[in-house]
Amino acid sequence: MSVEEKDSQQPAPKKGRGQSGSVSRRLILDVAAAMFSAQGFTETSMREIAAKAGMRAPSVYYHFTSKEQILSEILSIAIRSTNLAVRESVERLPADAAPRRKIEAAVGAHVRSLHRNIHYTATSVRYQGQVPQEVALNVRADRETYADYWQQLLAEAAASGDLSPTINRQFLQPLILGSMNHTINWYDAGRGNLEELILTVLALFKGMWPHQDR
Amino acid sequence: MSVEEKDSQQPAPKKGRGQSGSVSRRLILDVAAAMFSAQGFTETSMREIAAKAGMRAPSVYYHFTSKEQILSEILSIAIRSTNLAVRESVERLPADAAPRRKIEAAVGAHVRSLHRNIHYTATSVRYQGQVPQEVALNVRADRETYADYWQQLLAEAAASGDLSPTINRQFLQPLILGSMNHTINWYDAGRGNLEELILTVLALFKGMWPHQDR
Amino acid sequence: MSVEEKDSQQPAPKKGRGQSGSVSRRLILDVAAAMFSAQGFTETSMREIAAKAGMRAPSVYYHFTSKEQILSEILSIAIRSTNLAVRESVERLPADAAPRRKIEAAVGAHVRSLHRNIHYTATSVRYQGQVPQEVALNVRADRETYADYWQQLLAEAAASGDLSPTINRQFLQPLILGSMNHTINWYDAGRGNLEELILTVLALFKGMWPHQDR
Amino acid sequence: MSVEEKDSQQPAPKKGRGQSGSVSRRLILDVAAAMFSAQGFTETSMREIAAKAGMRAPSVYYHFTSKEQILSEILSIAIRSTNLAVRESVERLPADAAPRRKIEAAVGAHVRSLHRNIHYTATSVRYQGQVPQEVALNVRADRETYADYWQQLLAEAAASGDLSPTINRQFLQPLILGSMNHTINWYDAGRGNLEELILTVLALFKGMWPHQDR
DNA sequence: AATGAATGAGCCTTCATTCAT
DNA sequence: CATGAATGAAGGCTCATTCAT
Repeated sequence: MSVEEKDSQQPAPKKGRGQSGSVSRRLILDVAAAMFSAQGFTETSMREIAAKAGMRAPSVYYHFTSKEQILSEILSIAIRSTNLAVRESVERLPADAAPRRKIEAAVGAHVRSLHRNIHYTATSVRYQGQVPQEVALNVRADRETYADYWQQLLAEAAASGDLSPTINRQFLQPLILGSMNHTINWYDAGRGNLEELILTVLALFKGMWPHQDR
Repeated sequence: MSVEEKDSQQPAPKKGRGQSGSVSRRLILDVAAAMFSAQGFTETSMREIAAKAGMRAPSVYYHFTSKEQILSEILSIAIRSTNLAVRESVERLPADAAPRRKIEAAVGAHVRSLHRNIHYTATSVRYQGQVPQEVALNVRADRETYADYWQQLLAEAAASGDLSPTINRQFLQPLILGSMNHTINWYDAGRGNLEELILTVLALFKGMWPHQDR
Repeated sequence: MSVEEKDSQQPAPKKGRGQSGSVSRRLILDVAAAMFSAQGFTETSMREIAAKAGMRAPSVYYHFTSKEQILSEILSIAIRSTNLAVRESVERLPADAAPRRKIEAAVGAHVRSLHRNIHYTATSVRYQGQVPQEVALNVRADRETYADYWQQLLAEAAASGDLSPTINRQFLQPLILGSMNHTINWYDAGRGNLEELILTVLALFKGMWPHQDR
Repeated sequence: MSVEEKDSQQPAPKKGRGQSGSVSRRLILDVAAAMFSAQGFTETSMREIAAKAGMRAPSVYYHFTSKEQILSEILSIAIRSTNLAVRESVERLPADAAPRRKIEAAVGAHVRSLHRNIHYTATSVRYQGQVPQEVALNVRADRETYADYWQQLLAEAAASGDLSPTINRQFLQPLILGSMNHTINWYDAGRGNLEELILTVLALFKGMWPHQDR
């Protein structure tokens, strides 16, 4: 339920606290992410979050200035952790790996990250562009950074000839990411095999590559 | 913004004040669908809906018994109209058309229906499985009918050998539909060409078909 | 459910109508009395009354100018019919009957009237002095007329020596009437014998009469 | 206006703002009892209750979960306090007191309790069996306990021969209690003498006792 | 770090009533 | 006589948030 993200961009509440805020802080985020993804943001009350975190509503305000800040942080964590996982997975390939292989690695890492931090990422996917103004501003930069990385991968593939020229590149990235993101709505980790899901996605997407292999 | 759906369960009124009648009813649905898809269900108040429909909140209750009933009806209309459009498009093919052609026709019709009734369908997609209990019950039947139709198309394709055997059929339908549905989150009708979007989807999905054509 | 009261003090709605207003009018009163006594005045809506009377709410306004007028008329009918029944029963005695016998006759008639027109009288008892200002004014006169009649019976009994002098006459009338009126809260016509109830009341009240008989 | 009842199911708060604590709770009950008995339950709004208690409506919900819970608690307090007062008064008699004396003591205690906590008991009497389902369930047990106690007193009197055999015992208890309860509708503490009211009640009810004394 | 108590804002809904037809 | 449609008023209740302790 928790996430590997370590640093928090909020200034530490009061007294110097080494790394990232109290345990309560992370607990609140975890609890809130679980509830936001299950019931929605507005449908989850601060009292409910507090109760599940073992405290009363006013206590939450010691750690966060508002409900929206909680959402904002969840979204950031979701996007950043996926961003990080995808980059690491691509960089783990040999330096001269084919662009196609890089994209396939990215697909795998993206799906895996999605379902590893399901509460965070589900919240993130659900609230794409529907969040309150203020939250949107905080998160937009992270989203764009991630989108840019994919655009870069696709550009490399196009340049190398790996990418089929019959495909409209303007539509490609949202289609691919959207397709994967949507799996949070139906893929049940308890009843399926995640690696097989990834293989299916890759098989379905074979249309991207003009030079059929195998 | 409106939809081709005809029947309503209210007995058709005669001739109200001015020229109203069931016109108010449809107007409320249109307005509500637009707001639900843009801001969300809970974030939209009955007062707002009423205001945009040119009346006061209590008047809405003359036509609908609750806010949830409005949502329920929007979801039904969305699903039924897409269902209808897809079936018609498939049935318009020659009786002996290849299963693959049927699926391609279905993809086109689904995407077109999605973006033709964007407010209704966006509401529907956004609230997949997150709607209040009571609403879910009303809509479940329609959703299942539609899902069954796709399963049937895929089964035919598998039987005829059109469908690649390397693809996990359990994951196929949600992946395809999810990918298309997700386009409502990013495809902007004002700035793109819908038919080209469809072609891109079909191209991306070529992995489905083992016998590469062209 | 209906009542023997014939004349209504409301001016006949529009066109001359012989005696008392339409059948609908009486039907509405009957239905309203039943609901007021069962659920209370505020808890009964005009829509409910209309529905049980086989019409829609606005139609009720053809017969009555407001919900309060309906209540007002029910209360009047209840009090007047009991008043009438009690007087008739006393006057049916021989002219020289003992005051005690008159009071006993009045007790019997009061209880009988109470339970014959139970919906009307129950409404009346329940809303003793709790009705909206305007309604109270309309009904006060009727109530006082009836109370005066009992005071007169008691005065006669006191004058004749029938009434025990050890009883505070100031408290007697409300105690007697209250005791009888309260029976509408518990006496179930379907499961008891009304005449026996009356006998029990008379037996309980024997304390009134100092000269024990039988 | 207040009542001797002590326990509340809320955990006793520590020390609120100023000197509140459970004080607000009791204040709300007192205020609500006064308004319910004067205007009725439905006719009293939470906003009114709050205003008379010196707060705003939402604050009331900190102490009670619903308007009905307030009613429920008022009814419980009314019935329990009367129950307690009556029992104590009977138990204060010599152990070998005649059943008749016990009943007379009970009558006195009941009437005194009724008019001592007039707002609570008036609410209770007014809403005999007309309260919302959920409230009825909470209070039924208390009511039955009290009714049973009276039945027991009457049974003792019957067994000892104190009670007149010509009186239908099935009707006796509701007649007696109803008569006393009804006094809340007309007896004005400011203008009468409560002990004299009790004596009048006892005198009126002499019919119960076949062996006339004094 | 936490919380008891309170509150402004606002929401969904119901209701008595109106009015043109 | 009756009603379809609409509305001002108000009601019960929830919520995010505050603040003194």
